[in-house]
This record gives sequence, C-alpha cells and structure tokens, in this order.
Amino acid sequence: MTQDRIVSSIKDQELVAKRRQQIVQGAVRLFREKGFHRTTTREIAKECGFSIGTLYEYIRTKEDVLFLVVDSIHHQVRERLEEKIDLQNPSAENFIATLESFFRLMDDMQEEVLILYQEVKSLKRESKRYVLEKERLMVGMLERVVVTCMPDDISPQDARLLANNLFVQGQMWGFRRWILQKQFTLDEYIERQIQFLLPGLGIVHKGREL
Amino acid sequence: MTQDRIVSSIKDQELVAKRRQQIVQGAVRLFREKGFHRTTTREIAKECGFSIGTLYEYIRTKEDVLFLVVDSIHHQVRERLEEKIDLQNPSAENFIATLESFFRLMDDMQEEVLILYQEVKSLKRESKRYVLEKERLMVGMLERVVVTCMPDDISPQDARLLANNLFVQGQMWGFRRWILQKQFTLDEYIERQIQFLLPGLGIVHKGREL
Amino acid sequence: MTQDRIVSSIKDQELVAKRRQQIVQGAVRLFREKGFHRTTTREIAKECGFSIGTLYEYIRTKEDVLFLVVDSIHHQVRERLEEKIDLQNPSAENFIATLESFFRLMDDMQEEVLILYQEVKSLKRESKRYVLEKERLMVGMLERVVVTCMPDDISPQDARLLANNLFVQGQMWGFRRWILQKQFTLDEYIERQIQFLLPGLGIVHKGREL
Amino acid sequence: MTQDRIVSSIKDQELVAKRRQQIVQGAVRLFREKGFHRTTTREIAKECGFSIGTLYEYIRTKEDVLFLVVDSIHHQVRERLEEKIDLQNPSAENFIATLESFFRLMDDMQEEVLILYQEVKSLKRESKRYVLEKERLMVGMLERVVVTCMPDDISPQDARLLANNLFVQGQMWGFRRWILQKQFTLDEYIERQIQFLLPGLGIVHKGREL
DNA sequence: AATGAATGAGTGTTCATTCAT
DNA sequence: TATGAATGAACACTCATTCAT
Repeated sequence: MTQDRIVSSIKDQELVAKRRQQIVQGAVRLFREKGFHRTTTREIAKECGFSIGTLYEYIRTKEDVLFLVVDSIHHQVRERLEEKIDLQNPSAENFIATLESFFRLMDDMQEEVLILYQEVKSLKRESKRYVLEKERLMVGMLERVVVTCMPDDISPQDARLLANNLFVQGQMWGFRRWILQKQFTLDEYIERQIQFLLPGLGIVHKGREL
Repeated sequence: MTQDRIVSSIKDQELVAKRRQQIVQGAVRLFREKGFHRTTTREIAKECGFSIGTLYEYIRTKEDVLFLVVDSIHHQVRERLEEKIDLQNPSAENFIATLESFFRLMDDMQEEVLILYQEVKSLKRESKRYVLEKERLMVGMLERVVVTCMPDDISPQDARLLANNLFVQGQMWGFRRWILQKQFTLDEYIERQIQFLLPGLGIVHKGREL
Repeated sequence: MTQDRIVSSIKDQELVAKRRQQIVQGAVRLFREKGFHRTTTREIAKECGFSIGTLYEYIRTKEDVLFLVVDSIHHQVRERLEEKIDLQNPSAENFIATLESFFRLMDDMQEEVLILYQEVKSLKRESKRYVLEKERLMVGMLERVVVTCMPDDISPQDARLLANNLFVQGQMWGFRRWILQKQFTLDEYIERQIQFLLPGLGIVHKGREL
Repeated sequence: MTQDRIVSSIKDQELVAKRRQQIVQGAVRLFREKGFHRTTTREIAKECGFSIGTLYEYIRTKEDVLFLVVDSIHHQVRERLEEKIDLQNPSAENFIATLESFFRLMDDMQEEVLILYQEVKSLKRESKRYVLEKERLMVGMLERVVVTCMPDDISPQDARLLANNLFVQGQMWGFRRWILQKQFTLDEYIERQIQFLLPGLGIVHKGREL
C-alpha cells in the first residue's frame, strides 16, 4: 500500500485501512466544499463520525489527510482507467473508445479531480514530489495508448504532448464547468474534442467525415 | 475602475489607486511564493512597505487583496493580449501569429497565471462570479480571433470549445511546467501545439505540410 | 508495603509488586531522560513492555507512577545507606568512612537523586507530604550517625543542620555536576568536603593534619 | 539587555521592557504556585492583565517566558549581591558580613530561587547553557569574596568548592524550608552555618570562640 | 492619512484516561 | 488479566482585524 508513507499509532492494519477510507471519504466531501485550508481537522473528524482524538490516531498532521485524499484519488483514477485500456488490439477505434472512456471517467470524478488540481500545491515538497510522480504515471498511461494505437508516424515527444493535452482536456471539463458545462453536454464535449483531435493524427473518423 | 468594488476609507482616489498598485505588486510576489492562505496580511503590508494599519485603510479584508491581485492579473493579460490581436486582417497566418503571441504571453506571465489558477477558488461567491466573468471575456477574445480568422465552416460552438482548449493549453505550459518544460522548449511547445491544431481546422501549415 | 497507598484493580498482590517494579524501572529510565512532564504514559507502558491498558491496571494516575518511582528511589537509598552505617563502633574514623560511603552512594545514584530532586514538587500535597516524611527519615539517619560518632559537644540542633548540609552536599554532586564534575574527581570532591567539615567538628583528620 | 535574546514583534523597546517586566512578575507568581508545566500561557496572559494575543507579541514561545523569568531572577540576585560585596576592605569580618547578606538575600528571594532551581531543566539546551553560565558567574562572585577575604592559604579549587557549598546552603534554606525553617529561625540558620564554616577556614570567630 | 499595539476566536495537535473485548 | 482503540478536554500558538493616537 502506498499509504504506508503515513504512520499510524493503531496496530490493526485492517482497521487502519478502513478508517483511512472513511477519512478520505469525509475529507473529499469537505475539501470539495471549502477547500483544504478552510477545512478544520475537527470538521474532518466529525464528518467521519469520530472524535478528533481518533482522527489523530490514524494520521499525524492535517497534511496527511490531504495526502491520503490525493493519493486515493490518483489510485482510483488509475485503476478505473486501466480497466478501460486495451493495448492488445490497437486500432483507431480502440483509441477513440479509450478516449471516450477517459473523458467519462473525468466527468464522473470531476469533484475529486478538482481537489487534485487545486490542492496538490499545499503538500510539502516531499509529498508533492511523490504525487506528481504518480501523475506522471497516469499521463504515461495515456501516452502508451497513443503510441500503441496510432499510426506509427507520431514521435514519442508528440505522443507525450498529446497525452498531456488529453489529460488536461479531461480535467478541464471539470474545472471549467462553469463555462463548458453550460455550452455542452458531456456527449457533445467528447465528440467535439475527439473531432478536433483526429485530423491532427491523420485519422478520418466516421462521425464527421461526411 | 473595476476596483470600485472594494471600499476604502481613504478619500483621495489617486492615492487609493497608487497604494493598491503597491499592494498588488507586493501580494503577487508573496502569493507566488507561498500561496494566498500561507501569506499573512502582516507580510503583505511589510512587502508593500507600509504598516498593517495602512494596509487596512485600502482594503477591508484579506480576500480583497486576492481580488485586487486576480483582477489586476486579468487586466494585464487582457491588455497585453489585446495589443497582439489584429482582427482587421484575418488570415491563417494572422491566426497563427496571434496564437504564438498568446503562448508567449502565457509563458511570460506564468507565475501570475498560476495564482489566477489556484486561488480563484478562495474568493467568495460574489467576487468569484465577477472574476469568472472576466475570464469569460478573455476566452471571448480568443474566440473572436478564431471566428474572424478561420475559414467560415467552423461553428460558433466549436469556436468556443477551441478557444477554451487554447486558453487552457496556454495556462498548462505554466501549471504543468514540472512535466512540460522538461520536455520542450517554449518554441517547440508552441510549434507542436499549433501543428496539432491546424489540421483540425482544415489548414495546411508551412512547417509540416510535406 | 508502602505502595499500598496506590490502588490497583489486580488482586494478585505478588503480580502487582512485580509489575510495579517493572513500571518503576521503565519510568526511571524515561524520567532521567526527559523528566516527568515530558514523559508520556504510553511511553512508560512501552518501556515496561506492556500495553497502556495494562499499565492502568496497576496505577490510577500518571502521578502514581511518579510516586512509585520516588518511593522506590528513597527506598533504595535508605537501604544502601543502612548497610554502610555502623552505629556500634562510633569513632571519628567510622564517621568519615560513613560519609565517604554516603558520597559514593550519591554519586552512584545521581540520576535517581536528580529525579527525586526535581520532580517531587509535581506530586500532590498528600503524596508530597508522605515523600518528604521519608526524606526526613533519611536525614535522620545521617543525623544519628553524627550524634553517635561525634564528640559529644555537638548539640542536637547542630547535628540536624549538619546532616542537612551533608545530605545536600551529596545531592549537589549530582545536580551541580555541570560545574563540580568538571573541577573535581569524585575522590577529590569527597576528600575536600570532608576536610572542610572536620575542623568545624573539632576533629583533626589524617589527610590534612600535617 | 540580556533579553535581546528573545525576539518581539513590538517595535517600541521601552514598551517591550515594561511588558516583559509585567510578564515576569505574573509568571513568577504562577510558577511559584504550580510550576512551569502546570501553568498555562493563557493564565500567564490573564495574570499579566492582557490578552493571549498580546502576550505573544512579546514572546515567541512559552519557554521564552521561563527564560525571561529565570534571567530576571538571576539578574536581581546578582545585582543585590553585588551591592553587598565589598572587595576593597578584605577581612574576616567583611567576609562574614557578606555571607550574612547573602543568606538574607536568599531568604528574601526564596520563592524565586526555588523556580530557578526547579525549572531551569525545562529550558532548551541553548537557553540552559546561557543560564548556567550566568549561575557560574554568580558562584564566581562568592568565589572572589572567598579568595579576597580569606587568609591566603586557601587554594583556588577549594575556594570554588567553598563557593558552591555556600551557594547551595543559601538555596537550601528555601528549598528545604519544610525541614529547616521548622527547626531554625533565619538568624539561627545564618549563625550556625557560619560557625560550621569558619574553623575549616582557620578563622576563630567571636560568636563561638569562647 | 498613517501607525502599530491590542485583541481573542480559532487552529492543529497531544495525551491521560476509559472500557469493550 | 491483558489489550489497544476511542475519547475529548486542554494546550500552545496564529493571525485577521480594530482603534486610539
């Protein structure tokens, strides 16, 4: 478990895992609402349904909560993304399908992604480094999809840039919802983004062709 | 002045403007370094070269400082962007040149954009609404460039989405620098992003054509 | 046992005694290092090798631990001192030998004596009274040595004062070690202190006489 | 001022001095009663007649208060002791008179001395070192008196030990008052201690001689 | 108009103690 | 008997804001 980075004074490891899950759950709800800084450790404890003392049996500092949250979100995103990725049967269709899945995932997890987005900066150097490394891995997943599925004329560098673009476009649906979600439905958004993308890759897609 | 939204007990409006400029200047430096929440009003006052009491003659709450900062950054970006935009002579070349200017601007102001990016959420509802409205205007500028310069087969909706994509790609250079600026020089970044974009718009650009 | 002053929920008196011995042992080590206030009950339990729950089966409050410790130290000091005292053969030599033993004992137990010294004040009234009573007994032992061994022209009051002086000079070797143990070896310290003392008692001692 | 070691955010140095005097005064009262650890910063603030916020304008940590207190006590003791010391006219009488003054001073300041005594250990390394250095200076004062006033056959080492003995006998009057002050009046205590001392120094004093 | 000392609610964190298992 | 998870009162310290000068 990646969470071993955070020390707990509780011995029962199963309990630790369970309580931390609760903590993440409660904290996400609060961080969404008011952000990390405006959320109190007491509020977190209350939201989780236990006392402040108990909270501190499972973490050492408030920042640990943020780390737990961020780590958990990353974990979920990667897990769910991995399910969708099929590198065995590379094809343009497969690529498009993966993209769609990715966008839908980002829609589904927009609140969490927002937190990822806005609060990572509040982590201390060491944790931040760790978290960014994880994000690199996630972008790497998209990158691999690009490299695998695309006609071979795309350079590794371009693949990486593309992956970053896609990654941010996915996040953008959430963090710019105030402008995007008023203009587009999710389906439209996905469709249009894919349409913009394909020509640059030399693909001609059904949806738009005619 | 948009800053009229913030009340000061000082009568001399020129002085108010001057002091607030100082405030923004000092605050930006600090917010870059430590973010809004970790910056103290005392520190702001000190950085500005006056006392905490004086600071509070020109603002009412700490949040006012953030608003001033965000507003000022927006203002600068828009102003500098406006200089670059030439809607009189629409053409693909013009479009590309504008994009390049935009990306360079975003590079130049990455620190400020980061603040915009990470701290707007800390504004209260009312201020946030106002700020987001301003951002809408900025995206609108890009949108207009797209609409004006592009072959007429692009729909208004697509123009808006494109503008958002571009806007975020500009920001992304700054807020994902830990990954992008290790892989690309600014010139490369601009070049590749434009290359990805053009085919989707039906343009064939020099750099890549053959 | 004097420890009956502290209530335990455990019935088996032998076990209680054994556990308390463990507690004292562990606590002394910790109190030396960090003092009573900076030592945690959890740390004490851990040092003793059992759980916090178990610790509280044998004591009722943290203060009880301190009492146990202080009482135990007193006990040891008295026991070891008693061994050395020989009231059957009073003489100046005997007196001097006893003093020397006493100083050596105080050197040997300086850490413990330091605890006695610095933490007794943290006991509550009742316990403190009890502990001070014990200390009175210890001083009484020295007093008796003085009275017994000394040429009879020393008054009871003077004997008591003298005993106090000696007692404190013994402790002082430990609690002022930062100044004394840089200047003197133990042997020197003992020798000099005794030399200062004797003339006041009308004794002429070998070491110095000529 | 030695208090420059502690940083304050208040600019007016006179005010700082005044407030810190208040702090010392209030804190001494509380430390006497309940010791350093059992005294709350809020209690200190209240005792001083200002708010917790104000207290922290003049110190940085609770330990600073202790340092201020200890330093102030040392300062007073030294000052008052210095007044009494007359190195210009060395003589046994002068020596005895100085001792008497010293004992009376220690009686007068017993509460403060007790604090010095019991709480210095709670200071952090650096402060403790500083404080012990000051104490060394104080012992040095007594030492000089001994050296100056005494018949020249006393060695420097013996002078130092003697000074330490005297110093501790002075303190002892306070910290062992539960036993000493029940047996002796101050005058008696002084008289007896001096009587014990003199023969060791080769002096024959009026009081006892015949 | 400028200053900076004063305020106190609020924050993260600790730790002695309890009690169900 | 032994365990250790749970508790929450209590603590040191911060900082936005006010207001008398």
